[in-house]
Amino acid sequence: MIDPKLLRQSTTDVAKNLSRRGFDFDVDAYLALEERRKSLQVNTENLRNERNSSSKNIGKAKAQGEDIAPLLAAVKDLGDKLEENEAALQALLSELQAIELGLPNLLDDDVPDGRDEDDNVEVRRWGEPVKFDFEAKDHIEIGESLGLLKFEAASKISGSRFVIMRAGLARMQRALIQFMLDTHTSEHGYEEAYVPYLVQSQALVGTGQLPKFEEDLFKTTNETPFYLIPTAEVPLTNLARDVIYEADQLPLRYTAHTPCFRSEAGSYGQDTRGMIRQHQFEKVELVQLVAADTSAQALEELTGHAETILQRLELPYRVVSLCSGDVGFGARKTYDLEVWLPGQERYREISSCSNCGDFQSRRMQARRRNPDSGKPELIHTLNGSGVAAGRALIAIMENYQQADGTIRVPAVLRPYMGGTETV
RNA sequence: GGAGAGAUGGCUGAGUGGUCGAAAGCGCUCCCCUGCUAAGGGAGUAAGGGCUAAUACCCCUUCGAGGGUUCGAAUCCCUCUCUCUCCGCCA
Repeated sequence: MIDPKLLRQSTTDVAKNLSRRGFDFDVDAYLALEERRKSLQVNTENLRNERNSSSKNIGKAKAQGEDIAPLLAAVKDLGDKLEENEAALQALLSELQAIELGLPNLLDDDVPDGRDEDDNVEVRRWGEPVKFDFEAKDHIEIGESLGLLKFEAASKISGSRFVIMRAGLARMQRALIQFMLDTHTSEHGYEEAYVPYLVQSQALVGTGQLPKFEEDLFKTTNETPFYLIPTAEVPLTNLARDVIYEADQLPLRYTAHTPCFRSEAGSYGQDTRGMIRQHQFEKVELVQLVAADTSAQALEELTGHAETILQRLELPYRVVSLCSGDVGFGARKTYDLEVWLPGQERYREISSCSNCGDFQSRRMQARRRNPDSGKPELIHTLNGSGVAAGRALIAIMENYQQADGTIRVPAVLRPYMGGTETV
């Protein structure tokens, strides 16, 4: 959520920033509502004040044994009037809040302008795409010919966008997850967490998936429904909900491995074949909770932590800074890590690292106590994939494929696979 | 699933219709005293929101959540959630 005060006082500046995303904010409609809100709220609070002081007087009079009948008569109409005002105010506030919850985050100044992913700006590259002395296959062909990827079997059970992995490949995914968690906890200062995969709506409102992107989520049919997490960012970031941290408790760094569930509504026809885009995939997530003035630096570090994984796996990748039209709803700046896929001969997203500023913490009331003023202030939240295990597995299959159709095991994963060198 | 108890400020814990945003204690901050330490004295110490140039006044809201009764609710009524104890069941 954007600071309501800023929205009120600098509405056109906010609108201008949002327009960089291609987001059209109806300034006039908002200002009209806001004007009504102001007078109605002031009015209502005055009425409440009147009611409160009258009631106190009645109390005093009664205590002194005076006749309170005339006092009661004087406040007779107040109640109805107040009730009417409160109802109108409530309606107006909900309307405003709905608007505010639907506004994306303000962009950082150094986010490049652009419409869509074609305008993203490459920041740096690491590694050289491998040259094979045979025709490179994609992960589907490799996996199916080895009998390690079972798409049809999965679709019999669960439909499209699911996969079953077998034997060495299933084990390699587990090794990959172990390797990533170990690296982040022992070298990058993250604390490992085990978190719920089912969450309630307020957690998703906190991180920004709700109310706007409900159609992207899986939802249970309980009376108070659960949602399957689309990323561990949701439970990890919500650890800070309603917390006021002492200054010396920050920064906090959390990592978790979880499955992620996405309905992929609206992506029909995209990546329908293979394991790129699934309803369920494994990911190791990184989340940081930091003081406001350190988040820009933290984003660079967090991105580096994800990069370390790809470097150790010796997978060529590039880092792109997402352009204004491609930065996600809750982020003010995002770096994507794109890994080289020989089967597609292009770079594909494998990690997305974002600084959300105070956007999420305002929704969650996640704060720290300012050591100088003693006052609570919103913290900044960051998240990034460190990295998506399913896609990392694809990258390994395609980059480590051999002429005979088998896959070499990256050196750093071998200790996690009992020394196995090939699958 | 059955039976019972509970939810109040950073913590402990009073408070069954009015002057209670809330006693007291602890903790914390500042000041005083004491040549260190210990002890003692005094003051302060919730969050959100509105108004505002303001982190100044003033006002509103908040005693697990949501409804209700009332001029007035931490206190009375209803619903829900969570925690604890015992029994059953289970990983």
